[in-house]
Amino acid sequence: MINNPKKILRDHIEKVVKLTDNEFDFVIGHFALQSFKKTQFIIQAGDHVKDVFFILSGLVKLFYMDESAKQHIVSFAMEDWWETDFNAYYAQRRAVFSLACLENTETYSLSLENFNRLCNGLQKMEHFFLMKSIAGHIGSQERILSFLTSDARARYENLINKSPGLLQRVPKATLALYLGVSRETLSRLGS
Amino acid sequence: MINNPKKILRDHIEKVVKLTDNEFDFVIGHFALQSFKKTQFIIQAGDHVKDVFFILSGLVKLFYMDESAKQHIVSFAMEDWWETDFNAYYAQRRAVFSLACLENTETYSLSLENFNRLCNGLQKMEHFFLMKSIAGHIGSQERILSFLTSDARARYENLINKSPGLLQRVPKATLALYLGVSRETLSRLGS
DNA sequence: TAAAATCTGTGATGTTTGTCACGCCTACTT
DNA sequence: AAGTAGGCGTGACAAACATCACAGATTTTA
Repeated sequence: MINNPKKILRDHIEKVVKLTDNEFDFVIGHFALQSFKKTQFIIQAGDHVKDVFFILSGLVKLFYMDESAKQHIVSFAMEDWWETDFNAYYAQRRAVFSLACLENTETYSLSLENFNRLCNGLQKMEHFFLMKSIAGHIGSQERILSFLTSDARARYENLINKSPGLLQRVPKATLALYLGVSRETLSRLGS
Repeated sequence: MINNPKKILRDHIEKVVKLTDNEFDFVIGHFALQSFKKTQFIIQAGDHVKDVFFILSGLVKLFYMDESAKQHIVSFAMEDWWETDFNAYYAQRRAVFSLACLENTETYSLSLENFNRLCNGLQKMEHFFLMKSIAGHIGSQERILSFLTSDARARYENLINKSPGLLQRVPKATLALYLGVSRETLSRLGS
């Protein structure tokens, strides 16, 4: 159990925008603590998506399950990341992706109503979310580029360089679902 | 030459946030018209990136050139799209990507200084850019998903379904650079 | 602690895709 | 009108990768 979740969130936000104590009190009122166990689903495809989740601790996968029940991992999210099915969340549609825990996970959840109240009530927070969204967009472009420029081995090395911890926290077969290669090919890369 | 660029930009913004005449006058003062010819570079890798570009007419490619001089197209942008090397723009770094015209192209450019003035002066515009950034992020995730779930043929069919016009406006060899397949493989897909 | 499930590696084989090479056609240029 | 460059298709071959099958090791569960 995280000892001081409020401090974690505040530090995270203040890397982008400074807040007074009063402002942070206003902010924190919009969030709700939740915790999930390993293998548990936070969002199931088809669900109505109420919340975006700030990960306080743990590790989750955002994935799409195709017609033949194969999982395709769009992204991992761990400490200090925001995750949800963003399309479903902002457009108020049913989830196409699922979000499931690879470890026990604690989150702050933020409903869309509270998201809007927060942005309207405190312009700094709209700016904060804009910066986060831009960072997410840039990260996705890097991932696209790795598919265009790199083969399986280079994508794998790229991943463990950027997130060395993942290798310890996630089975290789799961990494394969993120890299877009079969687990056998990934295994044969050696090293 | 576009007859009424101001109206195009205003209509585009008002799909997200409504503006008074006074507000739009304030907004438009931050933009500068520019035009480029087919094959011309708007941004070259290594440049200092001053502007983000709103495409009024025409078609551009955002691409990365690797060590062996191969181009990898991260995205196409056409009418009503915003494009730049976002990482270089927001972080004030040198461009890693290049931006070049596939057709004669007219743009409104917005410098980072003006972007910040605009967001600070009119909260609605910060909201507008947040919505645009979210849409960009979601679009990138769809593209990632197509690499994970689809082979060359399915990615190609997916692309022409989503943007039928591209097939008429762009040579197939260029589409191949976007799809991440060789032009020979794309040619052999037939149909 | 025994049983079941998960994780990983590896061989054999087939499919997909990349690379190199060539030729045809069209459009633009001088 | 001749020359040049770009766009497109295609054959031959090699490389990368997927799939199926099996086995040993580790972890989880009952």
